[in-house]
Amino acid sequence: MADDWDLHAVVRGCSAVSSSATTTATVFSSSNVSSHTSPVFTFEPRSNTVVFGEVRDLYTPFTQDSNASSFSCLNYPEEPRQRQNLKRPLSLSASSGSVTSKPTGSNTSRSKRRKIQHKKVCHVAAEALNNDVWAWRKYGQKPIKGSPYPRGYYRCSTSKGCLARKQVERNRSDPAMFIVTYTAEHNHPAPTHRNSLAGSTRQKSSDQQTTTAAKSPTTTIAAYSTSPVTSADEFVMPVEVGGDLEGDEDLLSLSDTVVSEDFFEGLEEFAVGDSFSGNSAPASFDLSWVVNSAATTSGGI
DNA sequence: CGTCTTTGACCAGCGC
DNA sequence: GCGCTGGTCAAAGACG
Repeated sequence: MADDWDLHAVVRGCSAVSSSATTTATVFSSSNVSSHTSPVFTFEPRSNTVVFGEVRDLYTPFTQDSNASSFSCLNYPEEPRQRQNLKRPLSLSASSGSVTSKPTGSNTSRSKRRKIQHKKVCHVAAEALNNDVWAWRKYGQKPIKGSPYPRGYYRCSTSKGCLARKQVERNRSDPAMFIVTYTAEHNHPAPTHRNSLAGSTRQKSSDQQTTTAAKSPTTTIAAYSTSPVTSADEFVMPVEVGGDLEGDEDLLSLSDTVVSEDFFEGLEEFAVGDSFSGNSAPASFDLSWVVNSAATTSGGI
């Protein structure tokens, strides 16, 4: 593998972001962000199945911390390849919803890939990745054609039955940013703690990265992941729009996406309402874990 | 001991 | 129908 930049290290903390709805809301609607392209955060009604509740759930990860300001998301139904879609109208006939169904034998989800669920693409600053309150387990990494960086595949390790997954890929145009794609939702409340730290803290950051693995110049990521997440809000979310991006990144094109104010309102509502307004806020929405897990996830890294 | 990362192989979707 | 690509599985090793 050429590019071995330890995605897991990054992802482990990922998500995150959050805390203040004000912050997030600001970010989303912020002009300095949108100025690059327009809405950084979009909600497409056409994804008919995306209920706000889901959105909330999906966003929970990123809305946990004030560093949220360093990410942006695009919500849309799973679209493996836009270009392909142009030609071939996603015949999701067999897909919609049947996420749990098992296609064949052990291929629990293989056959379903590229078809099911909605994806949520977020641009997250490296440091923001540390704030992920969810426990993710890396189950694969693949080099992506056209991208110098590999894509890491993670699934929620909190609950075995959780279908939540996320892919983390470094932004080609801006290595400081990561493209995090969330698929499916967590079917459980956020973890209050980790079952075990075993292996979770093995990421001895740069040490291990540069010594053992040390395969790529991008090991700096390790540094990001180990940093105590603090200056994320200093990051500006350079949302790529088309450009040299291809494949999934094309999805970042906001040409036909629409930002719903209602969505923002809703987001803010749930964010605030659920005590996302502060690190210390207790949360009706299981916010307590935020603090705890924050310590385990990002702190453990 | 339990969990996590790494990594090669397998398999299905998709374009040509 | 074929080949490419992406997504997932699973075994092995590592860590606390």
